[in-house]
Amino acid sequence: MNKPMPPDSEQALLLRAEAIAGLSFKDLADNLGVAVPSNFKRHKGWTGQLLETALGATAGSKPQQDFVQLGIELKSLPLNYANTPIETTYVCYAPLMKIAGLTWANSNVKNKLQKVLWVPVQGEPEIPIAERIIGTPFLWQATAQQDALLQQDWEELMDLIALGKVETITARHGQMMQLRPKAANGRALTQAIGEDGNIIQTRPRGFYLRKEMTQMILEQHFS
DNA sequence: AGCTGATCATAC
DNA sequence: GTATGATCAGCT
Repeated sequence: MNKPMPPDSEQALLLRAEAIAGLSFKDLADNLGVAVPSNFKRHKGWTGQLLETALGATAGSKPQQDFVQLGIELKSLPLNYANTPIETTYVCYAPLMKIAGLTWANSNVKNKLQKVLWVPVQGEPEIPIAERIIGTPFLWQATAQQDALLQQDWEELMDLIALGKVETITARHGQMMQLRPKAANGRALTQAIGEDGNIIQTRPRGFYLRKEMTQMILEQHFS
């Protein structure tokens, strides 16, 4: 087994990520002493956990970056045969209460996305999980245009939440980033602002990057 | 076929 | 419940 300590620099992290590029999930899982599931039905976060372990991210459920001291967030990005994202990318929980004073600049979304180490992986369902290959990693920071697009979406969604209209928000809102349920199941409830400014119970929500967003990020680095 | 809404595992 | 890691699966 070889479970590394956290990298002490951005370069060390990138080198480590580059070192596992080209390995299959089975190769890496074997090195780490981890079992490979035959499907993701009950192991949805498996790939992300595998990469976290391999790169020395601190496991935990803290609302911050994977590598806090480096200001870097780690994200796996499953691609199909066309090298296009297969799924949206979860960013973070959405605040539904006590949102006075929140701005794009001090938002959790902006903080999380300050700098991201994207690790493309094969996600084509046809490829057995054990055989899927880890791709070439790259560091990304939003361009001014991308930041503006994300800010637009964040402000639109947060405005609706602040106005007590969270229940009217669907995944169709937002050009590059959307709001969707984020919970263990449909019975999970949390507090939110209601239409009359009162407190209501609603399903917890999370921010997700649309595939169009991650596709744009990919094209920016591989074209 | 693709998307939206729902769901699964785990830590605390 | 909150928050991390995401993918599943029913519906349009």
